[in-house]
Amino acid sequence: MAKRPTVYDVAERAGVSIATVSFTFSQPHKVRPATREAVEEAARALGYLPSASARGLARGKTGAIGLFSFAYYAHESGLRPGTQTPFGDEANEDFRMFPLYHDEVQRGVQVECWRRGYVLMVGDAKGTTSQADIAAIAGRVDGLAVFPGTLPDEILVRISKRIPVVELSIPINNNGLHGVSVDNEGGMTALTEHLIEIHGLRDIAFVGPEGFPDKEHRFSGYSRAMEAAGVPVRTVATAPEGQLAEFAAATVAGLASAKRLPQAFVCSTDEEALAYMDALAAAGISVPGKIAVTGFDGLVAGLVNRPALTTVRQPLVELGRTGASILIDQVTQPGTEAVTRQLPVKLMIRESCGCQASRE
Amino acid sequence: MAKRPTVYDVAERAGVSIATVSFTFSQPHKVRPATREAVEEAARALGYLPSASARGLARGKTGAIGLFSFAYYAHESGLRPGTQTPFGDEANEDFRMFPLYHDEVQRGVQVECWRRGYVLMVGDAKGTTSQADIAAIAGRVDGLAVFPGTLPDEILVRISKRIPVVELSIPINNNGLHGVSVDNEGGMTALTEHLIEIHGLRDIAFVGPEGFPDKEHRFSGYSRAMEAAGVPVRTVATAPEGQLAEFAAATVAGLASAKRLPQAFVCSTDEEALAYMDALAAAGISVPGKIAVTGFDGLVAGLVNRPALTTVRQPLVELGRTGASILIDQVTQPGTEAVTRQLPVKLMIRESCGCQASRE
DNA sequence: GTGAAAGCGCTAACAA
DNA sequence: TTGTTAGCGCTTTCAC
Repeated sequence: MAKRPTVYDVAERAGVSIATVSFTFSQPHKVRPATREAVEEAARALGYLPSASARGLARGKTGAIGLFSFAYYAHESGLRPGTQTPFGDEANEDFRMFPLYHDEVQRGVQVECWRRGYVLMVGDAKGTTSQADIAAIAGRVDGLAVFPGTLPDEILVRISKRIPVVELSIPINNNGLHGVSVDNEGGMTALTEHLIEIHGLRDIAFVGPEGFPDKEHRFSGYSRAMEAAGVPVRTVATAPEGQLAEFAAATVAGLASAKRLPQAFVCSTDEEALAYMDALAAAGISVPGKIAVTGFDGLVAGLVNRPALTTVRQPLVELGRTGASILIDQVTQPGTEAVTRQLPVKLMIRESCGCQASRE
Repeated sequence: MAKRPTVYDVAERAGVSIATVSFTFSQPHKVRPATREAVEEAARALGYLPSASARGLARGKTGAIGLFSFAYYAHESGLRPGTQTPFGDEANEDFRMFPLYHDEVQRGVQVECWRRGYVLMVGDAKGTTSQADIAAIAGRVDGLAVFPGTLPDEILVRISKRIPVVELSIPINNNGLHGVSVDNEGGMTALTEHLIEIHGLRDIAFVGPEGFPDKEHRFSGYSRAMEAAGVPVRTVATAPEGQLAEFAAATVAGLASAKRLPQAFVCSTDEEALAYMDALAAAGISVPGKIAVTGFDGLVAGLVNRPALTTVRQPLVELGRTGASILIDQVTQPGTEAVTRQLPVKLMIRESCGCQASRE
């Protein structure tokens, strides 16, 4: 790796000043053709690549947007240097999860950045989010997108003092950051109404973990429909991430033996719904024959599942795009107020609620 | 957005020199506790975020790895500003494709970068890959990973003069760049042998598009098995990307009406295989009853398909990880020779070859 | 149209 | 242990 040629090298070879070289790249038409050609030829010959660091320093902008994402395998015990990532059945066993929520949102962010001429810098939100890690990203970008809960609020607020920060899928905006959310409440109400009105169910249990930011809105959407129909609300707790399957199995077993199974499990996410369907299947309880199960998110996994999962689909790609868009707008012309946007959701009636499969 | 505080501000507030501030962040233990605390307190109070540009400039390294990826929706006509990305059934219709090849590889790159303390910069390979776009990424990173065919060879070679470049899944290394590939030939031989030996097939057609870099190796793997068995090689051309479905339908129709259907279509990718299975289904030809179909790649889509696709699974995540790893090694201690690595593949016997479904 | 020169914010010798 | 002082490569007035 030879030393990277700089503007000075190009300038010297072209017989002009560095200012002219810089100018040639930024305002090609404002430079005499002969000069321009000389510069371009020199740059080509030297294999000149402008340094983004230097440019960023001089301009005070980096032209990059940052996203804190998740490193799936990265933190698992097995992933030491030299360790192989599983790639046979083992890897595909995860097919339910990929592409999942964050993948789709990330794609949206990616797309919008590119469309608007920014590059995307992806950082890891799940690792040791030390001061240094955060700085590594935050100091490198003109705007930052984060998933709720990935970074402590205090840090986000601090970063937002310097560059715009948008929270992806944050329900309420309580901290002055920009945010994009979806209509969690409305979606869940519509879904619950479907169960009540079309299927005539009354004993409908809401399944959701504590501490999940979207949960409360989904729960209140469910509650609203239940109350409107005059039927009592009922909840079932869920396990923390990672023990979903075991917990669902235990819950189903307990409810079944106590003969207290509801007519439907309205789960706060697709992932949960899938886990409960597994648990029910294992217990020999038919879905939707004996009990209905619904999800929320609209992941592909629910679509390929049998019975196909009735759920509420979030516009995930759009969520990412909107987030990036807000960010770039703010970079371009900083506003003083927090921008908040709510996106619509779509009710996806499939099989697990008891409806017949359509063409899907 | 207030002006970002700099080392100078922190130094002043802490009553030390800028060097001490810098030092406090890089070698905290080499600074007197009292001093360190003063600096940290000042930094916190000021909301100081070090500028990666300045740091990169001074150090001559950016701490970032670049990847040219694909912007799926980004180039479609409908994606103008303000246009909504589809998110209902329309979006999920693509479920066969996501996560696809590049997603998984990208995940691998991402993971390895994070593991080794680098951030990932994702650029768009499909757009107008102008000089400027390339520079935007190349000038910003310490190493670059690319998918074959995304950037002109000439440009890659030029970039590689300055920073290490690795080609992901490139079969042969003919240009001096680093590369990671998989055992395309061996995998295809094993698959073809399975068809010949286990299923007793003899009229096996190879399906593959022209110009696809891995194709020739897969084809020769197929050929080797065919020749070893003493049966004649037979090929079927495929359409360029985007018209796969139509082309497959036409091919199947043509072959069927001429009564020249082979006993098996050995496709060079899963995507092709899926398209052919669709075409066969539409023509009322049973798979694997009447004809076997196999793929190559091991995408999730093949697993959820019915019949499940018999294929060769590539270690995609590992491919990305290995690529990033090579890059980072080179950044750390530049070598003089091109590093090439070949990864093993796995034969995934499922249903579309005529085998019984296992527990999958 | 082109050049000179002053930074942009940080790091890394080298001194002290 | 901490401060001084050069740069790192590029952009951007401001003159010429």
